[in-house]
Amino acid sequence: MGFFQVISDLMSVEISKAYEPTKVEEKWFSKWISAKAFHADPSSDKEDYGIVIPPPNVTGVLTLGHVLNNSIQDILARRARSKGKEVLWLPGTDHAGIATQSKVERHLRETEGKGRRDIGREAFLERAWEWKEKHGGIIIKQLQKLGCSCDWGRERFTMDEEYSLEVQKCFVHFFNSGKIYRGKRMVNWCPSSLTALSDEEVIMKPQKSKLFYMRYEIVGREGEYLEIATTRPETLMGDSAVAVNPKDERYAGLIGERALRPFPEAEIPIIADEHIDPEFGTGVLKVTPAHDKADFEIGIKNDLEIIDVLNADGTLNELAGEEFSGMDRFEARDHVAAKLDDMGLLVRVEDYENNVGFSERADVPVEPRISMQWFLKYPKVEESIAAVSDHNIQFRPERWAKTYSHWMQNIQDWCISRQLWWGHRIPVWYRKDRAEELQSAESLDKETAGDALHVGVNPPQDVENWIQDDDVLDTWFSSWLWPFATMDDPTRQKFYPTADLVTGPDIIFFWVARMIMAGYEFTDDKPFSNVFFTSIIRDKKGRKMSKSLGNSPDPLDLIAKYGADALRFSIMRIAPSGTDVRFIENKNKDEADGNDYPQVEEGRNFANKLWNAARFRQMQGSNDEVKKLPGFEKLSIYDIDILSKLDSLNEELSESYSSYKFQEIANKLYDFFWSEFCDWYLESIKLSLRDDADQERRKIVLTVFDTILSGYLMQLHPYMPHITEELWEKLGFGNDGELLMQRILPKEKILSGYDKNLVQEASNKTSAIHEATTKARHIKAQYNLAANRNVKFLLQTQSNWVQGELEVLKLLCGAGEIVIDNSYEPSPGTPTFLTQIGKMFMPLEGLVDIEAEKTRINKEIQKVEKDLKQTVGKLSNPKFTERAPQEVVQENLDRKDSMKKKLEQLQEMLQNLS
RNA sequence: GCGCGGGUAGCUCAGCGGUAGAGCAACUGGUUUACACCCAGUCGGUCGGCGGUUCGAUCCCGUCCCCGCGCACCA
Repeated sequence: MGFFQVISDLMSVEISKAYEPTKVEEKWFSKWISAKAFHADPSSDKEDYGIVIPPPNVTGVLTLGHVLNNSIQDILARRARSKGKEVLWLPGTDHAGIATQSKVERHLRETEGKGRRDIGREAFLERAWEWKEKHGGIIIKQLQKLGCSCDWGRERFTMDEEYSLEVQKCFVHFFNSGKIYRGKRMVNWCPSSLTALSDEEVIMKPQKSKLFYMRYEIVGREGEYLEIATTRPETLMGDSAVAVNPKDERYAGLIGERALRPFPEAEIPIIADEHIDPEFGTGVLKVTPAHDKADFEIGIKNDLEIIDVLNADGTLNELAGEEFSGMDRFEARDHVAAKLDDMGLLVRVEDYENNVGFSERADVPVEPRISMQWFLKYPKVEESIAAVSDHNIQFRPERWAKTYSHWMQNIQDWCISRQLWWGHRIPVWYRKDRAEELQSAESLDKETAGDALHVGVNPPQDVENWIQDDDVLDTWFSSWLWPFATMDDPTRQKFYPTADLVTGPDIIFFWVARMIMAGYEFTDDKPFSNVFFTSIIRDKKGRKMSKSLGNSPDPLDLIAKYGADALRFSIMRIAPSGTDVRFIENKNKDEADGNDYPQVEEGRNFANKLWNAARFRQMQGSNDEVKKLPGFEKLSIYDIDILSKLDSLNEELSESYSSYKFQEIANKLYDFFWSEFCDWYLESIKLSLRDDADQERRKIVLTVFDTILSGYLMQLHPYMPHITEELWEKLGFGNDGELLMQRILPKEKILSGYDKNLVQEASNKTSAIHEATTKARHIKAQYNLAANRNVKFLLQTQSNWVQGELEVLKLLCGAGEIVIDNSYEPSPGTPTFLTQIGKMFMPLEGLVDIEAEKTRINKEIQKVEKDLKQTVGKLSNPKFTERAPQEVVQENLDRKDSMKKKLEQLQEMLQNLS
């Protein structure tokens, strides 16, 4: 679109009365795409700015958390562009092993009534890929609706061919360096997903449980029993010992004896172990090495039998005895207790609250289970700890650094294998003739493997003689490579390490810490310089938003109702840095209109305000002749004031951006535009814009208006990209169809060439006019004349400049007339008030309510007296005058003087009334 | 148990040593040639409790009470 086209549009296409976001937002997204405005050029000379998206689950849908997170990233990216940087915002998704696999499995069961094993691995993976193709694009489209300026051509997926290769390389690398090993260990087992989990995927939840007190007879001492307290009687069939503390005198004589496990009946040793707390329960522990981590260790130490009584799915097996075989673990709990009771071995049952580990994804209690798994010894731990504590990588808010360092210092080997099919298959092959032996080996690593094991990104040449490991890798074992495995060489050279990472604190261990370690291991560099942790969005009642609670509104509905810009802006305005936010949803009686979101209404209202200010500007017509601001003397005090406020805004925003204070930025943008620009400036220039106004002055005002509006649109753009772009075009601010998002912020201040003192003076005068306006409006309202625009004011003033501002003042306070009359003598009861420009009167011939005026003045006197007393009190304290800083003392002295003067005048006014 | 964050107007949040702020809600007026998704005005707070430091504390320190989160964990 050419320049003339823009101008003619400006003249011909009227801006609608209310802002309608939907079309505008769609239009601009496609314009940006076709202008390649999001494209990152690795060969650019500009300074680089890189950011990788935290990849959402490929089959997921957008949540408010994503809205917050990605709005922040978009703001950072757009801001960086406006600072003249070459920006790469790299998008993509991850394959979300467990989540996706269970979705596909559920679908398979619902549509075909089959499990994954019924159709086999290959067929299942085909279905999974189909599912991914079908649902994988949804969240990407949703991010685009938000206006995210990712370089969409670079979209990556953790199971892309190239990316998968990187994951395999990573595995091979660690295997070869001895950091990866396979071993039989006690792991967290999810009986629902039928896979091992890492420690991080287990969530401890307090549970209302029962503590069962039961007794085991001591062998050879008929009638003598050991009383044992347990929360899990259903595992007693796996008991292989009973343990007491060696220092516990109550049981000292029993160590070395045997106890009788009731069923399946067996004699098991009574052993001593330091680990037993004599204070807990009866001080006697049943030792079940196969089903408890601590018991497992006691078992190893004491060479106890390991009896696994559970199946993978959490049912009991034949070792538990025929009657329990196949029974669910929780059902079995009651049955075992009942059986003990029948045998007279159940002493009592108490209510008891304990913490139970739940599977993060499946939300079922996790089983400690001994199984064969692959583990990784974390690399570069020390270096990664140092990077954060040295601020080489800066966490914001900083306090998360402590959480990070605590976790890093207590880090355990990472269980990286998952018994799933959807994911990166472990690149390990066992030679057929020795497969069984190797797969059941207690431990397996680079040293012990020999040539019967093939570990490599490519299968062995004679693959028919080999068997590949069945397991896949933890999804996080692929996403920890995200910041660099997504980039080709030129891209990596230009944009790596990336500048910022924006994510939630809930994945600080899962992802952030691991990316740092992977960065140092594979690139010898940090993956990013700053990590910004966002708020967590909660509902009205403070609960985390989740699908199962159904308390998370669909952002797409919000976008449809209020617009993407409004949603972005609103969420940035309410999200504090460093703590959680409550998102309010009010039920709307009018079903058709959906629910109300008062916080998002604010954003919509703000967009509408902006829209209408631009509409007002458009109604004034184009202003081609005057493009540059004139000299000081041609500008009004209001012009100077608003220009100087925009300069300050720009400066303050830079500061806020540098400390990542996104909420503060939103508030400053809001206040400047609504309060300063619309409420004051725009109202003060309406006189100059009238048709009968001085034409030169009119043009200057329009120039100022355009300077402010265009400068402001540039600043607002990262928060509200669509509407700003639309208005930029509609008002013809871009040269030759230039996009706002490609505009670079000017380095120079608007008023840099003007005399600072004169600017300050103009601002002071402006604020004096504003103050007088506020007081005049106030007094009108008190006399129920708020809407009356014919009120007359009289003014006594010593300031000559005020004369020139009377017309504007008249307009601002809605007066019919304001006259300067220094010899005016008000009749008793005339409402009078003191302002920075002088004493003002509102004569109301015949309408004066003397009592009301007395009350009003008395009220003010009381207020001033109170303040004065406080100030005088302060000043009469020698400690204050001696120790407080000089300027604070001076401030109070000035305050005292002006209040005294004011008090005198008020008292005089009061006297005049009687 | 250890650690972190929060408790400011009815609600959502700012402020974090120098006389308490915004938006929404409520109330009173108002269609004045951008906007009722609006304008003008009003009401509303011993800044969680108690101590301390300071000339001065919502802000710093101690302590306690609530709310949220992380880590650890005794069956």
